Amino acid sequence: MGARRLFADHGLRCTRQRVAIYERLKASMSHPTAEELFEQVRGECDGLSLATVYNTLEALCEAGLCRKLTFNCGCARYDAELEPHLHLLNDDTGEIHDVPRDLSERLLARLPEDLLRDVEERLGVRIDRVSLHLHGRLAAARPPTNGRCGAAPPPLAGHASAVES
Amino acid sequence: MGARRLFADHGLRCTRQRVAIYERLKASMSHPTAEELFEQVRGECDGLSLATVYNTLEALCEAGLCRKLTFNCGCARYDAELEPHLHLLNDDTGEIHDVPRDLSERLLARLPEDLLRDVEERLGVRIDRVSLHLHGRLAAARPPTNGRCGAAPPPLAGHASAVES
DNA sequence: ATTACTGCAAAGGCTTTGCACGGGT
DNA sequence: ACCCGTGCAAAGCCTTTGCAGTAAT
Repeated sequence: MGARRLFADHGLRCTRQRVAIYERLKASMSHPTAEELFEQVRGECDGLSLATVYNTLEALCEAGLCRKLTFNCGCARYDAELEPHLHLLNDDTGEIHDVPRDLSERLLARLPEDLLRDVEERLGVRIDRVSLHLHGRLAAARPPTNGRCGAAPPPLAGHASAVES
Repeated sequence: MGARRLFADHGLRCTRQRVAIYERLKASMSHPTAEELFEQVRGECDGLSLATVYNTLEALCEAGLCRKLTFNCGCARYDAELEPHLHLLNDDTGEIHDVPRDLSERLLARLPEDLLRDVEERLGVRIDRVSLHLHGRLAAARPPTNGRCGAAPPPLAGHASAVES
């Protein structure tokens, strides 16, 4: 669907900046930060302001056209892929990779619902969402990029499924 | 164990401020923020600086005496409970509650390891940690406190296990 | 013609850091 | 006596906001 139409359908004005930002985000596989998007888009859309990138991303999120990913580090990353899927986080670099849809679905389908109910009962709470993140690194691991968004190296468990915070 | 001894064992100098901060954190069930700890501890330890709270918490984390919880919102929360356990996050208020140890363990034990292996294979990655968070609210829900650390109200799924970012 | 969006710059929240002093070892 | 930890203030990073101008509807 063309961005023009898509925006209209979501009550968003269609501006050069928004189109450029959205297209770039949509095309990206790397869950870019606002800063990264800004750097990439400012070339094809000059005079672009970082504030506009933030404002646009907020508008897109609100309209349901993208998601803000706030885990992993100080700076938020954005994702225009709306199908439910899990993320693999590289704690060293801050990178985020998608877990293929089918695997994501199977993983989520096998969360122990009965135990979640137990938690609800025991704590007197209502669980309305469960978030599951995988932390790891590509097998061919490079040293940390040491970018501002990198995190400290994790404790490195014996194998898989060490718990978390 | 006395804080004095504990600190010595971990190569930390034992100062009034550190003891006060650590004891307060240890006694707290609420996973306080640095700011909250500061407000609580400054009474019994005057002249205390917020920077010292941050520095101390970092030292404690590094020494393995507490954990920094960075999910949920802009501001970090800290936890001196080191036994593996899950957290229930209230997205409205930023509050964090512990999931009882036995339930946490059972939940984690039932994560589908075979699928995690599949992910490793398909993506060519090494998963060294999995993080699982429950998002919800106390059954007797109060309206959001609207504190700086609160987050936007979530989409509210039909029931449980809506996926996540 | 309206009014939402943009750009700029300034402010905001949380956290870290530089530096001189004081307290722990 | 050494030097790490403290306090203060300033800076840092990411993000939001105020305002006047511009462009989309």
